[in-house]
Amino acid sequence: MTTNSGAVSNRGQSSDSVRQHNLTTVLRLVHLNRKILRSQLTAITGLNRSTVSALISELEELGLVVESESQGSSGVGRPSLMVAPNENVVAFSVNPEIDATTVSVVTLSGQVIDRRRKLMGSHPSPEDAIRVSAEVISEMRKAFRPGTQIAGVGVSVPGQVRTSDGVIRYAPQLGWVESAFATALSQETGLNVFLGNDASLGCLAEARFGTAKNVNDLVFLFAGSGGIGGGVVSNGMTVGGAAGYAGELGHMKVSSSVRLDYSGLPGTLESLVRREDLLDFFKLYVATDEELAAEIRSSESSRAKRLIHDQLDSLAEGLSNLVNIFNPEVIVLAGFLTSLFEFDPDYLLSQVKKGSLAAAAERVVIRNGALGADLLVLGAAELPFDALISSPSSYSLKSA
Amino acid sequence: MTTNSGAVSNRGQSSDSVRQHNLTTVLRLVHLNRKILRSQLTAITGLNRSTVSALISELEELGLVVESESQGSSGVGRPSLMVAPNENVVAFSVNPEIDATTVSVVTLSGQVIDRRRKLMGSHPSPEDAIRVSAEVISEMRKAFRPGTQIAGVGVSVPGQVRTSDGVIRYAPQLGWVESAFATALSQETGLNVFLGNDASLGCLAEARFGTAKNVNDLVFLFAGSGGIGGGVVSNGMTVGGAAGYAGELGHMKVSSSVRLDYSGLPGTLESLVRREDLLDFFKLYVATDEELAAEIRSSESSRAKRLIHDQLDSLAEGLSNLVNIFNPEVIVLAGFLTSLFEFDPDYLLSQVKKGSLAAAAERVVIRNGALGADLLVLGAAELPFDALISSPSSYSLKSA
DNA sequence: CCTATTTGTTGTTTAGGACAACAAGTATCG
DNA sequence: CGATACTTGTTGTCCTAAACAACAAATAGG
Repeated sequence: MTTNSGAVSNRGQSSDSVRQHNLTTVLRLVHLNRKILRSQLTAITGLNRSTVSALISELEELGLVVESESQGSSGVGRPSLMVAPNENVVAFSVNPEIDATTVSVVTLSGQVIDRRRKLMGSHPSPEDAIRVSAEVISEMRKAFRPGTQIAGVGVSVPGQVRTSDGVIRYAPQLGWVESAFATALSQETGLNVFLGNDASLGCLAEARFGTAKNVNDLVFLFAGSGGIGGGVVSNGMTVGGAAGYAGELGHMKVSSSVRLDYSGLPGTLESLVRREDLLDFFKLYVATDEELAAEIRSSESSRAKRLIHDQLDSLAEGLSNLVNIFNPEVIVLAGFLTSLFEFDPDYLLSQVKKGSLAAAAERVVIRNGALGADLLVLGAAELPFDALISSPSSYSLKSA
Repeated sequence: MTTNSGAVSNRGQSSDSVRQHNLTTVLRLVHLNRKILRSQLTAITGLNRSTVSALISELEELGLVVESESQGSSGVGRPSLMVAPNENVVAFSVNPEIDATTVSVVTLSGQVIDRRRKLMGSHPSPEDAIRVSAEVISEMRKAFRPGTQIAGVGVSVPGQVRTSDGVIRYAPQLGWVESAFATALSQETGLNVFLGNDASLGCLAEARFGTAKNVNDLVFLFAGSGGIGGGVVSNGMTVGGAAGYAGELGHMKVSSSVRLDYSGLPGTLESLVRREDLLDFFKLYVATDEELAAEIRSSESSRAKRLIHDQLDSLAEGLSNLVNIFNPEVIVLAGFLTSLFEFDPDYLLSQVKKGSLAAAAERVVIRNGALGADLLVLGAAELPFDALISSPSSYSLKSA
């Protein structure tokens, strides 16, 4: 008595694709859990002990995972072996910002083992960012210990990205228009390069490693200095849209206000919930999210409270819409939205429920993101890791 | 250089599940195409000729498909056999409305072979609708030819349905609250009963058989006398949400207007794009969609044009939001929205593009639905058919 | 009528997961 | 402390189902 459309692909499955699928499944579980017992793998996958054993052997030969004896007894019976990602498998994460570009090295086990931030003149061109990224990557590769295998490069872009070919269509804050970023950076580095929208990648990261782990239906809202972006996971899958531009939740019109957002659209969530407005009010001209959060937390004046509640009201209107549209299990907030939420969590939730259908809002929970500064770093690295994980035996890793 | 998250399940695949998957794949293709050549099945699935042959034999033994010699030559070589759904496999489709309940019989090949509409006193209770449906179903079963196999009952509900257990949470126009409809109707009929929101089922039908066939990213908007509902297909999968309430696109707030929709929410798409407003203007107090469409089509007065364009503006605001959120390939309109769209298609499209991000709106197309009166009938029947198709060898069909 | 082409059929091969039996290592209890 | 129960890893065998190859059937074209 349950309904569930099963669209999916029209391909049939040969025994070969079964093997690939099972390798992928095991490797994904190892990656998502950072480390996991073999006995858990058999339990979760439903595969036979001997099959799991064979799959892990193959992944070990490919240099993707390592096994070790688990320390600490876990009960009766022979202790199970611990399986973990091979620490030698890494990806680069590139995060271009308005005044700097940060390059990080992330292991398949989710550790950020190196990070370098290069300040750049204001308004760098895509070419500048590509050149600097390639240089930093080249330096970092020299420091790798021998045997290191590189899955590729993931780039988080504060703007609209055509995911099929890694072209940046428009990144308003950076002033970048129509740049074949992935192709160019791939040429410079000789690595596979993948691009994603920053908020979408943040959503991915929170869904896999953060506060929304194991959540199948999730709305993510991320606000930085450049406006509000978002991401959605529905039925366990990222909502990407026809070309990868989906998830522009900040540009949702919720009011008749004529105030424009950073993309020139009036009355949108982004035009009403603004970091700048709060900075202006508190007379903070350059401030980190932490400084702003401290101001908000300690606000006492009724004018401050009114401003914050106004912003919460606008945020609630947007979230109500998203609840009606997606019926999510969890809403995750990141960026300065976290401090708005913390100021009065009950108020935000009650306003969201007031603006949405009772059934859709019934079980929804609002939470702050858990990944902080690593959000985009981990999210971007997932792109090359996804490519690796989806074809473990044929993906070509590059050596340092 | 492409990004695509592959979330999916953690289950491994045994050889048994491969067989099930392949049976499902073939049966789904036969169902979706109504009839299809064996050679096409091998081409689409990528499976070997002999494998497809074996799969079809099994489906034929299960009584789900039939083979016939294809008439009309299709070129050089031995002609391929035509595979079609067995006409003896049917589902019931139940469509409760405010003043009547319609029960239809749909074959696995998508033919509506019987339909009976029972008028009911105004404001029937769920119990009334269940009783009447069960009676009609019982009558219809008597008329079935011997050998008919019933997959189950699909019910389209103009309201919010918890899909996991088929409970109607709230159906505003009908005044139904918290009714265990599926369980009750299942008890009365002895059949498997599945419930879905009407607009979501309409979306499903248009995506499978209508104007959005083979479209992977699709937004559907459906407006009847009871307001505006919607459905979304993303990446080929229906967006259902945590409990099945997703797709309430009509309750999206797009303006600061205080006008309330049928669920009491202000400034929503449903509150601004209203069939009633048009009926009032044209002094049509009871009218079919066709009559209303004729009035709109022949509108000449500037007052009429202004009203229609106002509605188009509001509709465009909602669609712009949906374009930003979903980046769909196609937007499908149904109900009286079709006549609004036809009045000035270019205007609607240009307004939608104006209110959304250029990249996201770039390739979007707006179309009217193609299924007309069969929309909900076909959509509801897909629910039991989906259950059958997803486990062809173990699903228990009921005989007439 | 002959050839090329495509498709259905049948028998064989093969990949890979399940299963069963055994070994290894841990906890519990007397 | 030893016997027992229990869980897990390992190894060899079995079995399912898809691929493959060879052949037959049916068509179009010359």
